[in-house]
Amino acid sequence: MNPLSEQEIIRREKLGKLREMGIDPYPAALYPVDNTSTSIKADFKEGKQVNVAGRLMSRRIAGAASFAELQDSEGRIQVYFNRDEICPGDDKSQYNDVYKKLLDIGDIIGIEGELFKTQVGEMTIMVKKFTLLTKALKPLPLPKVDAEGKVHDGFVDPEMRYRQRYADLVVNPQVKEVFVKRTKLFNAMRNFFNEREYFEVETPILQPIPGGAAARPFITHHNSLDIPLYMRIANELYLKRLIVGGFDGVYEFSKNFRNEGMDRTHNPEFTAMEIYVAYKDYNWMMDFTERLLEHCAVSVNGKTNSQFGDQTIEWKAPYPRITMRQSIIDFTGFDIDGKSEAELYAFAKAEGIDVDATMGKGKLIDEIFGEKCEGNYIQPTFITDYPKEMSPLCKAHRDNPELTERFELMVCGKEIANAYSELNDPIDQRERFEAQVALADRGDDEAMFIDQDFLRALEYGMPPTSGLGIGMDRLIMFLTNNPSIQEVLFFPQMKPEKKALDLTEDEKTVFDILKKQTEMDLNELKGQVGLSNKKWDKAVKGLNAKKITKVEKTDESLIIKTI
RNA sequence: GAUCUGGUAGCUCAGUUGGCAGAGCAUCUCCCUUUUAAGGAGAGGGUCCUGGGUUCGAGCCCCAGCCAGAUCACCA
Repeated sequence: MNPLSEQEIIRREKLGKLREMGIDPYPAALYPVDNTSTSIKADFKEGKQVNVAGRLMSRRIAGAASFAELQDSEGRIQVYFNRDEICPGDDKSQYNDVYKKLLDIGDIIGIEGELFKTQVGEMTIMVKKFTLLTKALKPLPLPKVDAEGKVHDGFVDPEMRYRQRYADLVVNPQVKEVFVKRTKLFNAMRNFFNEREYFEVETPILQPIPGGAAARPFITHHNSLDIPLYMRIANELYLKRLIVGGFDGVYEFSKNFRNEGMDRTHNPEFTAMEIYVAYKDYNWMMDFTERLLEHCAVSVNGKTNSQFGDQTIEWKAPYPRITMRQSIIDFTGFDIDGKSEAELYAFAKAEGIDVDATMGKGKLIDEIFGEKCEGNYIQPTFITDYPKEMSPLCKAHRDNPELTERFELMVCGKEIANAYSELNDPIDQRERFEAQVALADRGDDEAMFIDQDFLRALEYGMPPTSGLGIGMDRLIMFLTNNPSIQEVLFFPQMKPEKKALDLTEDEKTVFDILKKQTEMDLNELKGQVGLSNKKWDKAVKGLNAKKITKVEKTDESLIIKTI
């Protein structure tokens, strides 16, 4: 454990003093909150009695009176502490000692008081009684906002903010707002689906075969079964089993896990939403998706457009629909229709796209599209009709057997949704899986496994179905103008925090010799240790700093002692 | 994984050719009864990310490492 800072020590001393006065700094009883900062401001009446609770966030003490700000879950309200109001009798300790000396910014208190407006017109609670509910032992990294709304001392270091999201949420109200919007988005989607009587379900996260997407899985192990299990990379195959089972529409918000790189748009665990609706196709799903997203944009931001960097995204339906073939023609002039693998490879190479021999036709087209086209779609745009080879779970296109009935929705150059007319021909599905195995044999480490149980389900018959997947994290990034996924996850994955250092080798050497005697002449010890001047100096200073040893000066020499 | 930038007080940050470790806020003490950006006066507070090296002397220069961010690469 790290040594305590001065301020942390002071707060612990205050804790002791409070207990000596008979005040429990962590009382058990409920506090009868009957108002919030917003309810007070919305329904302000002079003289109204209120009970509120929250965190003390600022104080301006002027002798026997003081203004402070209380922050609750909804915002801040000013409170006024007056000595004579709090302590009507002779004993002024509740104000002089408890409030002024023993409370700190960050402490959580309950306040019973009466509403009034100050001479400058600020809505304020006149405190009649206050109760310490929780003493805070660590000072908050508290930014200050000046009259012009400029923030000073902002708590802005991303590493600290992500590692200590609790502190981030307390001191940065705009961070809380992002997560409020995130939940609004989930609720908006649920409402949209539930109104149409689609059914929310849960499917396994631990899976014997990771299916439904091309991605590297996390692998774990079940001890009593003694089998490997994979963590979910997508929920597609399980949801389709439920369509086989007779549900007309099922959806799931699913945590997915992919053992791949981390950066500002990828976290190892992320949230997807997948929905499958029976008797529909991908054309229907495009209509559905654009209505859904318009509904979500309005629910989250109150309007159909949203700002992302210097782009204004318009979510109002409908969105343009462009085939992948046309998109590649638009941006490269090259028509992929009817081209062989060798021709596609040659074109990609000529365009300077990084391709290799493990790539099949579908992957080559995907690379060309990803490199040359994808980034150009800023406004929501459906890209349709993907090559068959890269869409092994998708039904072949009704007009062209080389293609599939698939679309992706692009926004700001990124994919946020992916949908199919789902493949329900079990024999075709088996062949597609086998083609994936062939790709894996060529070295594609993302190619899919053959899921025999899923094939068995399809053999019982799945009605024609359209499915849609949406990357929820990415969508909320676009709706809240955050270019980093870490800003929209409460607890993004971080490297482990470095542990506080133990003694260094040199410090150990010094301490081992000293501890046998507990007290030595400094120069004598130095002679026995035999370190260079610099190492010796550093080791002794290190030991002193860690409060393991102490150097004392006597008349004729320096004595080092263990503590 | 590569390149660049950064890591100094509780917080935000300065730090000169390499010469005693700095500011504002916060903290502590005293004064101040309707303030509001941060009232006035005083005080304390440091593993300068870690470990080596160069030097009489390193926050600063050199080497190695850790952590983060940005840009790539990989990847939906």
